[in-house]
Amino acid sequence: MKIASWNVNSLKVRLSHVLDWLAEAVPDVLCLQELKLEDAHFPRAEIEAAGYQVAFYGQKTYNGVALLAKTALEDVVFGNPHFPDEQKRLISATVAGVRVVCAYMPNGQEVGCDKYDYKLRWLAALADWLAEELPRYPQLALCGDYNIAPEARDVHDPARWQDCILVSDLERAAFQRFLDLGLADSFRLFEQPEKSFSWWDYRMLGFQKNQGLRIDHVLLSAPLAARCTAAGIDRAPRKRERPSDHAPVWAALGAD
DNA sequence: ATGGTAGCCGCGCTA
Repeated sequence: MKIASWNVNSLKVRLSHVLDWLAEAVPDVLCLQELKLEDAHFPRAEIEAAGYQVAFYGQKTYNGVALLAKTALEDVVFGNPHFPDEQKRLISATVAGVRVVCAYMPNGQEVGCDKYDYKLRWLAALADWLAEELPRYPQLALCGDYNIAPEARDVHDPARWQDCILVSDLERAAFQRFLDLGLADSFRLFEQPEKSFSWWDYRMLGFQKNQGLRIDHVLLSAPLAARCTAAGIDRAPRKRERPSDHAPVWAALGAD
């Protein structure tokens, strides 16, 4: 079973990239973030024609998340029951016995501002909820755009990013809370190339210079981590014309 | 200290 996650930065603009990637990479589950469209405009027919079932939670202009799966999406939950939120950032479902949580975690904009405070509250509420969900769903994957680079090696230039948004101590402490719940960063279960990133700023030729951050993650509960056979980041879609600023990240699971 | 780009919508906001 292959579980993937991709911030597409507008599903309307990136639909052809998504359909092409589904055909090439053939994930069993794909978590999408930043759809930037209302549910009425979700391209359901096109995705179903590609052989995927869908569950989505969209809004106009900002945010929006979706789950695509080759088999049934069961027990779909929209948002975090413990955190009322107008911003559509979270959708969960069970696929082939795996609880998949797809998250578009807040960016935070700038350390110390109101959006940063919202980010920290949002992350804490998700961890609180997952603490309750994990006993119910021992096989759980938390996938998405975390907007957090967990370690210095996940940042192209740690000195330049010191104390900035996406790497600040409080954000990394929030990430650590997910690990403390027993989740493992699938990417780091395996040897990986140095300077592996999942997001590059559109500006200043960020991708061409590999000035990126690894902020998209597939975290796995212990029973799933034990099944994980490989994990990676697929940079190919980022090289295309009019790409998302994020690359898809993925983890492969063997049988129980 | 600022700007650079992209998507959306509407000429600013968010990332």
